[in-house]
Amino acid sequence: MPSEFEKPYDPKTVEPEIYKKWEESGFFNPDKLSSKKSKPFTIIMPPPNANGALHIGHAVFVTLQDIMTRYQRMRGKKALWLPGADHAGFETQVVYDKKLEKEGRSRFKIPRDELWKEMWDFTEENKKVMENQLRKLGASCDWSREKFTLNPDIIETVYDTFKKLYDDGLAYRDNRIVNWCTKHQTTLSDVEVKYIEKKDPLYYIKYGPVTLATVRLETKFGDTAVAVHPKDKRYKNLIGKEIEIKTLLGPTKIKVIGDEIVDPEFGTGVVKVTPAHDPNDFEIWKKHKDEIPGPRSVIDQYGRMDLSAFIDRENAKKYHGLKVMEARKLIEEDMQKEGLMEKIDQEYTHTVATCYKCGAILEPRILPQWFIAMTKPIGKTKKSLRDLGVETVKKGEIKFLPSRMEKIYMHWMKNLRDWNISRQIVWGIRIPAWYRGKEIYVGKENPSGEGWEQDRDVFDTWFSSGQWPFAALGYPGSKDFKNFYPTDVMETGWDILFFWVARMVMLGKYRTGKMPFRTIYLHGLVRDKDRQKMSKSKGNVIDPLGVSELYGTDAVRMALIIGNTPGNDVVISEEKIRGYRNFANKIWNASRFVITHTKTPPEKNKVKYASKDKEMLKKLSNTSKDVTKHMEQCRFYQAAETLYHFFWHFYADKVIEEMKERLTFEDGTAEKETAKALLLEFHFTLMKLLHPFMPFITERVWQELNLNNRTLLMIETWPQP
RNA sequence: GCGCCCUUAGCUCAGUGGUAGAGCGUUCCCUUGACAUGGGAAAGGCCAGAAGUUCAAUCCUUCUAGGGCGCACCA
Repeated sequence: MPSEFEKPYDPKTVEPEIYKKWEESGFFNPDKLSSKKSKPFTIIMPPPNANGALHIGHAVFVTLQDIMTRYQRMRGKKALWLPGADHAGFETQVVYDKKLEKEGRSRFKIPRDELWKEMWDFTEENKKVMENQLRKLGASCDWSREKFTLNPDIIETVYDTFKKLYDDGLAYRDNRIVNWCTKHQTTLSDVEVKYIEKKDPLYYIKYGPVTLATVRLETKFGDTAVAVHPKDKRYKNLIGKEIEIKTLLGPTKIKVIGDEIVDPEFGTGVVKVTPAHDPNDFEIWKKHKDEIPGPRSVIDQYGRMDLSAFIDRENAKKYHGLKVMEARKLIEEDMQKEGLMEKIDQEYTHTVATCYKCGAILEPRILPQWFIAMTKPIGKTKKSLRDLGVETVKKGEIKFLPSRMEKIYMHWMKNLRDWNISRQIVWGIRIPAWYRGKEIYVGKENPSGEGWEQDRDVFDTWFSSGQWPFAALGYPGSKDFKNFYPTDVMETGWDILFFWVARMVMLGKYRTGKMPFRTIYLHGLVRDKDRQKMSKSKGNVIDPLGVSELYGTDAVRMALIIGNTPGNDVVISEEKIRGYRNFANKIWNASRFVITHTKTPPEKNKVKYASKDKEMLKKLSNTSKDVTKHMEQCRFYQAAETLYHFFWHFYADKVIEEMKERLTFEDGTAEKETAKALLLEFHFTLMKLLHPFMPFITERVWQELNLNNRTLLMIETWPQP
């Protein structure tokens, strides 16, 4: 026994050596694996955002996906786990904005090209860090196929998809009311909006002959109409008429319209219509375009009052330039002075749209943006993107784990609205659209001719990552696409079911005609032992690399997988990791025992299993069967727990103890040789079964067990149950 | 409003149509030659409540209570 095979187990020295051995063997690459006949098994790694180090949540997906990949590889499949990194558009922009802020700089003052270059270097650096972290976590992914979402070939695929959507009439540019974050100076899609409950004063204000209720007092300058329910007896006679109202900017006239959207029960049953600053009002205006004036914007991109259009009117200068909330307060006071305020309900609670990143209240604005039509039929097929997404799942082409996520997916699909894919940031794939007057050109190459100007916006990062499975495999022309698509499993967090998974299904189906993956495995969020979400601000984060260094990667992986059922959050604590560090040590010590006693291999002709031995072996094969069944059904947590229990409380506690006496017999006796054979049988099998979960220690032990025929455990055959 | 989920040992969670398991924690014993990052033993649960289906329910159905979450609307 080599000197380093001592107690206790020291992962720090073992792990880097083992990983190097694996990587140099080339077997992470499925092309190097076995015969041509074997089936492929593909997982495309959800590309981590290249804007920081990996956190414990990443370690969860690494563990799960590596378990699947290693298992399938041992089952003889051509296992491909394709790694990647995401430029993560807006997310990275936010991270980088913060960095700039600390340095006393602002992205709005840096030329586009310069900022791009800086951010490119920033992500490149992060990528390198991440790659090494993935290695430390034991990820058996094929580095030769690694992709970045800003690789030229990926961008080309994304451009092609956009062009196709445009040609099919699904991608369109329109002036519509969108979610605007005044801090980040960009629009956000509907899924990026976080709704919060908020208590705000509800103002009952006098508009000539009627009184109406509103929270957004400051938008009154942008009113273009007043709406009531068409059947509301109280106001029926006013519909279609202009009413004269007193405002803080002097008297004016405004039209009353009837629309069913108005709830007669709410407030006074009268609504002011401000199409420039309210999504509903925008819809009302679209319906009543012929009757009422167009949207009148009174708030600018920074969330300040912009009354330039009324600047000659009395008082206009007073409010012009004020922040929304300041303006609201002042208008409240002034209206009270003028006797225009009937009452104020201070107990009114409603939900407001906020930016999911910074929490700032979003300011709806009308802007020219690119949208993807989600419900519009595509050409002759008469099917919309939504139809594709719904159908694929309904037909069972994609299996959800846990299955209840399918319902959530369907429910979301039902409420789909068109997707705003324009972002007013620098970091991302720039939209390949050019304008010249009213002409629009969409294409991969710059248009010919003079006077074209490219759209300044970039794509929503989820638009490109929504194409990741086929893009990363080199669609359409590559061999990899032919061999490995559709992929087998997509494994990611349930929190991005809508952001990412739904989009991948729709875009994958749309572009390639096939679903992007057969199974979608959704893991939960990592929480600490008090069930709190881990976050830097709470100071309860566990750094996966830190604990790996301390307790060993195998222990961390076990702690992350046990108790980790699909769709449910995972609770992890250092105590739990320590528990599995003890288990690793147990494996190590049991291995030391077996190895010392089997230095001379058992003499096969002397081996005679007694009925009790056979019983034990039967238990082993039953366990093997159970574990395999769990693996096949993606119940990795069960497989891991079964193995843990079996190794410790049956194999170590019972079998090894039982064999100790027999090992005191002379060499060459049936007792001793049988004991050796039995121990080896157990050990070989258990190392294999444990390998997907605890790859490092099992591989290291394997190297000692397999003295004559030195192969890698990583590519050994999974035990036949 | 529409929809999803949870309620099992002190804690965190598994699980099964035939009256329950793990880890951690707790108590007691043991430094025996793989292992004290250990071994052995033990305590601890009418599986939220009620009704129904069934020969049989913690597991299926319905309702109730408490908790979590998603979506939509909100003037």
